[in-house]
Amino acid sequence: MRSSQLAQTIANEITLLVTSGELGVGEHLKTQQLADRFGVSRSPVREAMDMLAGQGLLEQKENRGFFVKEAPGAIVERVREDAEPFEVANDYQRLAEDWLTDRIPAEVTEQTLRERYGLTKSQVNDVLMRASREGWAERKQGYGWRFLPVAKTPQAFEQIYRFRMLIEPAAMLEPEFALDRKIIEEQRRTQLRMLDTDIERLPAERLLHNGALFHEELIKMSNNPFFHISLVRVNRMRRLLEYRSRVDRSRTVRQCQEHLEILDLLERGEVVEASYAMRRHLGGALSKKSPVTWSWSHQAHEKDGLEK
Amino acid sequence: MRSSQLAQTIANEITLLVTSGELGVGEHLKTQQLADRFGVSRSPVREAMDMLAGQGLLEQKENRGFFVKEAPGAIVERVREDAEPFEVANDYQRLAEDWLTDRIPAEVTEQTLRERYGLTKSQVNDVLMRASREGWAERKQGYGWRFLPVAKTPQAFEQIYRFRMLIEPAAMLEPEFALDRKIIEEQRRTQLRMLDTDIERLPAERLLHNGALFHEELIKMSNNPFFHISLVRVNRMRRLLEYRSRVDRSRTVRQCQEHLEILDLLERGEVVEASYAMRRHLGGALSKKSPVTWSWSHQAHEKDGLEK
DNA sequence: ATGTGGATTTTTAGATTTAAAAAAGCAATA
DNA sequence: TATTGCTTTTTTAAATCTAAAAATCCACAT
Repeated sequence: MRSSQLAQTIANEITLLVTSGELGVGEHLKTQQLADRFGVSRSPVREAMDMLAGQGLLEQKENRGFFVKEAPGAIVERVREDAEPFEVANDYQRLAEDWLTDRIPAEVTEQTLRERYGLTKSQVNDVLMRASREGWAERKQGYGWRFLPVAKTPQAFEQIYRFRMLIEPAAMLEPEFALDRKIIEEQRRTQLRMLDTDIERLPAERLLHNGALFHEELIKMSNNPFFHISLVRVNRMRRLLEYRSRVDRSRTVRQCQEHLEILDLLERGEVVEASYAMRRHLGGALSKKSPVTWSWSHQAHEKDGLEK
Repeated sequence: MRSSQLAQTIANEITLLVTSGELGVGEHLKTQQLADRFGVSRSPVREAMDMLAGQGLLEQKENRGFFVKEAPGAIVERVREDAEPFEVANDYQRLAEDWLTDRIPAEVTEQTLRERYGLTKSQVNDVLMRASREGWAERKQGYGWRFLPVAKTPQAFEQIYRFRMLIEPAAMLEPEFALDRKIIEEQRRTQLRMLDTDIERLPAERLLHNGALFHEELIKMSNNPFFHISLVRVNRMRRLLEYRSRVDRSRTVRQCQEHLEILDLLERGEVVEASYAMRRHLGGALSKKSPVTWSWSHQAHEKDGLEK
C-alpha cells in the first residue's frame, strides 16, 4: 500500500487524535478543519482518511464524509503498530551511527556515500543537509564533506549537561518569563501518565522524547526564543548520542517525580525555587554519571559489513 | 574575468597572507603547502595564484612557481578593493531584509520566490537552505516554506544580549577552560589594529565581523563546543539584524578597549575577573540601548517596487 | 450555508544529462 | 627529492524534463 509520505504522517496524527480520545466514536472529521490544523490542504487529509477507512478505524458515509468508527480496541492497537511514530529518517540515523563509531572517515565525497549506502543523489543530499543543520557535518571548500567530532564521546554528554545547567535555570529568571498554565497542565499530564504506565514497557525513544519535550516546553516560557532554540539544538545532538545507548529505566521514575516537583513550584509562583530545582535536577543527571550506558566502544565493530 | 568561486576565495586568502606580512616580498609560495592549509587541492590554488600574478601581486618564474612581487603599496590597496571579502550571499541578504521588513508574507512557495527575485530553482534552494540553517525559515508540511518571526524586532536584540551575558562569562568558568596564547595574541593584534586605523573609514561589516570574531574565539577556550556553537548561531542571527542598521562608531573605540582589558585579564590568569569584565562589557551594550540605530520602520517602504 | 467529492492546476521531488570545477596523477625540472 | 606544470579523472552544480503530490477550484449534496 504505497501512499504519499505526507498522507502517512497525517494518518498517524489522526490516529493519535482518536486514540488519545480527542475524537470520540461517531464523531465527524471535517476535512478543512483538519487540514488547517495540520497546516496542509485537504488533499492529503482526504487521502489519509481513505487509508484509515481502509484499515477500519474510520467509516465513510456517502457525501457526508468520514466518522470515527470504533472504540479504541484491537484495531487501534494494530493501526498503532503500523505507525512507527519516531522512525523517520533511517538513512540519517545510519550515517550518524557510522560516524559516531568511526566506521567512516572524517572526510568523504558525496559520491562515496552514495555508493556505500546505495542512495540517490537527492537522498544523500537530504541526509547531509540535515546533518549540517544539526551541526555535525559541513561542506568542505571544494568537493566533499567534513564530519565534526562534536558529540562523539561520553565527554560530550557532560558538556551538554553543563550547558543545560546554565541556560535552563537562567531561563526561568528572564525578565519576560511568564507562566503558561496550558503548558504546565499538558506536561503534568504527560509526566503522570508515564508514572502510571509500566515504564519498562515504554519504548526508549518515547522516554527520551518526552524528557526532552518537558525541558523544551518549560524553557519556552522564558519568552526569549534564543534560549529555546539553543536547547532544542543541543537536545538534537544529545539524541544522536542516546539513540545508541540503553536507557537506565531505574532513574526514569525519579526523573518524572522531579519534573512534577518543578511544575508544582512554578504553578505556585515560586520561580526562583523552581530555577534551583531545575539546576539540581540537571546536576543529578550529570553527577550520577549519565542516565544511559555507554556501549559502543565495545560493540561497535561486531558487524562491519559496510566497511570497505 | 570570470573565475571559479573557490579560486576567488583563495586569492583573497593569499592576498591576506601577503598584506598581513605573513608572506614577505620575494618569498616562494609552495602550491601544495597552501593547498593543505586551505584544505583544498592544488588546482584552485594554482588558479588563484594565476589571478594574483595577473593583478601584479605575485610573479611567476618559469618552472619555479610563484613569488611575492612587491611590498604592500598601491597594488595591495587595489587588490583589496576587488576582494569584497564579505559580500557573498546577496540573494540571501535580500530575502532576509524583505522578511524583516514585512515585504513578503510568512508563508510562500519556492515558485513565488523564484519569480519574485528572478532566481533559478537551485538558487532559491540555496537561499532557503541557508535560512533554515540559520534558524529563521522552515519547510512546511506539503509544499511551501514558513518564515519564523525570530529576530524581527529590536526586542530580539536585547534577548540575544541577555543570552550572551549568560553564556559568555560562564564559558570562562568551565572546568575545561584553557588559555590559548595564540588566540589571545591574534585577537590583541586585531583589536590594536582597529584602534590604530581610522575607525570612521573601516567598513561596517568589518567592524561587526571583528567584534563577533573576538567573542567567538574567546568562547572557544572553554573547550565546550556547545557554548561555541550556540554563540556562533545567535551571532548569525544578530548579523541579520545589524546589517540593516547603522553602526554607532563612537562606541567602537570603547569596545575595543574593553576587549583589550579582557585579554589582559585572561593573560594574567585572572579568569574570574575576566568573566566579570565580559559580563560588564556585554551589559554595557545592552543598557546603552543597542550599539546600532534602528532605522527600518521608517525607511523600510521607501522603495517598494517588488511588492505585488 | 457548510462541507464533500472529484476535477483541475500548481508545485515540487526525482531522474537524467551536460559542463564546470576540483582532485589526483605523472613526467619534467630545479 | 621536492615541486612545478600539465593532463586525466572524479566530483559536483545546474539545467531540463517527467511524474507524483499537494493545493485549489467548483458543482452538488446535506
